[in-house]
Amino acid sequence: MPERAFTAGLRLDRVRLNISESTVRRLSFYLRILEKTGDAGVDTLSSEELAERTGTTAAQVRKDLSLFGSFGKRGLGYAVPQLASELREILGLDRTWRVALVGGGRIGSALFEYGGFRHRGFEIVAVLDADPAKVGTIWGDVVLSDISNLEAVLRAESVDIVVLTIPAEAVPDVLDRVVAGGVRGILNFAPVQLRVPSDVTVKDVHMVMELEALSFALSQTGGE
Amino acid sequence: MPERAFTAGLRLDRVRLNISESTVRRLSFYLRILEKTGDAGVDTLSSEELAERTGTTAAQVRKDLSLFGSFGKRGLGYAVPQLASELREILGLDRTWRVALVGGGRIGSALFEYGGFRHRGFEIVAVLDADPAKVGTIWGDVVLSDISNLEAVLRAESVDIVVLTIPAEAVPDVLDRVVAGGVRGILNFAPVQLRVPSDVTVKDVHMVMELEALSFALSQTGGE
DNA sequence: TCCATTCTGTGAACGAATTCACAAGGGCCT
DNA sequence: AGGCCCTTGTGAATTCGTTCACAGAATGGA
Ligand SMILES: NC(=O)c1ccc[n+]([C@@H]2O[C@H](COP(=O)([O-])OP(=O)(O)OC[C@H]3O[C@@H](n4cnc5c(N)ncnc54)[C@H](O)[C@@H]3O)[C@@H](O)[C@H]2O)c1
Ligand SMILES: NC(=O)c1ccc[n+]([C@@H]2O[C@H](COP(=O)([O-])OP(=O)(O)OC[C@H]3O[C@@H](n4cnc5c(N)ncnc54)[C@H](O)[C@@H]3O)[C@@H](O)[C@H]2O)c1
Repeated sequence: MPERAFTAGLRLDRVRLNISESTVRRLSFYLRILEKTGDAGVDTLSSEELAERTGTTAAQVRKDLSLFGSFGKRGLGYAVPQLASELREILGLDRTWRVALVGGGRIGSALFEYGGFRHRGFEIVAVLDADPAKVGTIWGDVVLSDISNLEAVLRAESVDIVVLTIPAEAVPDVLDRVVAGGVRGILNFAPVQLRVPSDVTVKDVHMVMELEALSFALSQTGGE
Repeated sequence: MPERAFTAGLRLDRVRLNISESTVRRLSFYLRILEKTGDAGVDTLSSEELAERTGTTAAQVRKDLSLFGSFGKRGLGYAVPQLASELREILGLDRTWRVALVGGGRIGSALFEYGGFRHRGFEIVAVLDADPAKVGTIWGDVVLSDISNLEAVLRAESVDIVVLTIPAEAVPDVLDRVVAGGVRGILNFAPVQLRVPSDVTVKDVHMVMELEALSFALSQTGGE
């Protein structure tokens, strides 16, 4: 058995361990369940219970967590608040992320008004749009900026993450400027493939493609 | 080499071939690119070109397509309009899907006003909500119904797909009724794990989890 | 007609992710 | 203290998805 070094319960050797996207998605889910059951007063959960509530298997839960350390007690399970706190640290949610919303249209404003982001530490510190009728309007406690000021705003507000909710045609231009502005995390809602340097991370929300996947699934099973 | 039977270019033996989710997602992407380049007058694309535009590899493109048939010409590539039409058939987009929107809040109304769904054959034929102030209001050419009429509306409108944009707490109840109403495709925006019978397909749009995945990625690379 | 060129379609090799299975740790009861 | 039961942590086996590599179909030019 190889010896291991721990820091606050986190493996040091995770530095270059490759964590898969599916593992990360599940970690988010575990955290959500832990917070919910913690609020309900439960203080211990087994991998089996966590798996059942998140729609996976007990072995998967244990494997996912073991990539980062040993957080459970054999014979007992996982201490809910402790594990939640470990997961927050692992996911980088033990800090505030400064987010700029680029595109103040239908999706953009729905996101802006949604409380679920701030609650998780994602603070919208700027909103930008190209529409002169929108520039200067007050959004909560920020003033909507003109897209021409993009670079200045990104710098002035130390933006970590940009949420792109602009039409597909407008993406390439704006994307280049966002990347040039030093932003290394992008959440994209436009139905296009984003081309970015390898040190920039993009996550896509492709609702139409999800619907198309539903269409495929329904066509398959319905046709027999 | 096993002999094969073809019907309109589609393999009959796909009936029980297991198509992965990633393949389906990529098929959607191929279709989008084909339509875009087709509109631009291009009439042939190689797997290499298709791969480059969708962010995958040529081998992957060919493998994905070969799961359903032989659509290309060796030495030449794929005929754009033909392949687009094949993909539409494969994905079940050669028909109209009748969609009910359950939850006429921020996300629900953004989706409703978005043209990209109808354009792809997803027609919103009903909107439902629990808020008395919203019931009876006119949404395009439908009248918003009270959620208490859910079953009746699903039946009357022959709804194929339900889009769930209601708060997480309201989901379990409504979900049961949707499933009981015979709907077999659900697009879910609430941050909960949906528990459905195996003949019902669920796709999730979990924006907060995508942001958390960004947070994880930025924490990893930023910390070294 | 024949050859050179190009790009598909697909088995085979590879690699990644999931599941299995069990040794060992920990708590609790007698 | 000892024994029993429960549940973790993790190598090994398996399954699943991607990449490789090449034989062979189509085209165009000589
Ligand atoms: N609304 C939906 O339900 C939905 C669903 C799926 C995908 N999307 C995608 O999300 C994106 C936004 O959709 P939407 O419905 O909110 O669109 P929208 O038209 O309501 O909003 C787009 C906003 O972007 C602004 N804009 C345009 N060009 C700009 C530029 N160069 N710089 C800055 N701002 C610019 C516009 O002024 C507008 O305010 C689109 O790419 C769309 O395809 C939307
Ligand atoms: N808005 C966002 O940006 C965003 C982002 C991520 C996830 N979500 C999720 O999407 C869902 C909807 O979010 P939203 O921002 O549109 O919320 P919202 O509060 O704006 O809208 C929810 C709507 O559902 C209705 N409703 C409540 N209970 C109902 C019931 N039992 N039956 C029918 N309708 C009912 C409400 O009347 C309201 O109109 C939530 O689960 C939310 O967590 C939203």
